[in-house]
Amino acid sequence: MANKRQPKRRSGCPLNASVEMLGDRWSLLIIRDMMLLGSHTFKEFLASYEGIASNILADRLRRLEAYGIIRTQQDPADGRKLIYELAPKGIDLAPVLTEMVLWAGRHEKTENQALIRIMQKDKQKFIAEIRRRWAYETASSKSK
Amino acid sequence: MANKRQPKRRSGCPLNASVEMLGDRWSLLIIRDMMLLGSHTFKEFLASYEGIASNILADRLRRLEAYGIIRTQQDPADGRKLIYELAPKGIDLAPVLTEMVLWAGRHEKTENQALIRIMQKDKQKFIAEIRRRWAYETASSKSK
DNA sequence: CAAGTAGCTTGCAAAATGCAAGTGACAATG
DNA sequence: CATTGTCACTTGCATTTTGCAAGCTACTTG
Repeated sequence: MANKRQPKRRSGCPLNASVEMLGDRWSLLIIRDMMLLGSHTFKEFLASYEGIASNILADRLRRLEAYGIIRTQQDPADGRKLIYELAPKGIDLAPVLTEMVLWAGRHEKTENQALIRIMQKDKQKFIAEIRRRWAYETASSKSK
Repeated sequence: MANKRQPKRRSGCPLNASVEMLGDRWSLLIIRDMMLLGSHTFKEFLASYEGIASNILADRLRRLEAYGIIRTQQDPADGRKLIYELAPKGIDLAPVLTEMVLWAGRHEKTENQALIRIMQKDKQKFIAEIRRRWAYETASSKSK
């Protein structure tokens, strides 16, 4: 239970703040899995196609929680399981994710053209959709 | 020597493509310096507040060029200088940068509130502004 | 021509990453 | 109700990336 994170920031620039929280090869993929695939357990993140190592995953989840981007709760039905969910700060990353997907879609050959087309068609609607879904999920997960 | 980049991608996911190109602690800051501060020489990037090391900077510039995000040309007025500029693919990162700045602005204490306010006021206008400036600079790039 | 200057490279230590193999608390099974 | 399995991690260790300081080379400036 340690957050000894954020020793000091390199600069006060808002972009730098984002980069320090999210600028690595895994954090945004974990958030993608939560936001778009609905993953919410360690095992599900571990099973993601890119193949994150379990020690790195544990570290990233700790960091994301320390930053207030995700939060954790015990699964009331299974004492071994933890449920990870996006905090409002994490849900609010939807526009960032969307623009990154759209940028790659414009300039790289990628899969999941269906997702890209949905985002292109109506970006605002797509983001609103994510917020709506998460408002529901978070509300119905009660406990704590 | 040259670019032996892109050995293979971890997955075909468009977000993963973006993360592999931009997901580190420096690339987006270099792009920020080009896009918002108008930096275009090695020395200017090196002087940026966050303090990138020269070997890392050289590596990132090489990568960004290999990805087609930036391009390089000789300064016709000074044979030692190289001029780095955003390629269209790099200019097209403006929405990503904008959303990342706005996200940090919403959730973190940061400086440059003026920039954040401009972006909040009219995101599209801000992005169009960047495109317009770069269309001009790229067209008229013949030293100073 | 000597003294900068610009854009790197090199060497090396430190930190981050990746992989395989645990571990301990629970849960399901026979 | 003991055994086997699952879940969320840790640990140990090799590899890779990062960061720092110090070059180095092709230019330019005085």
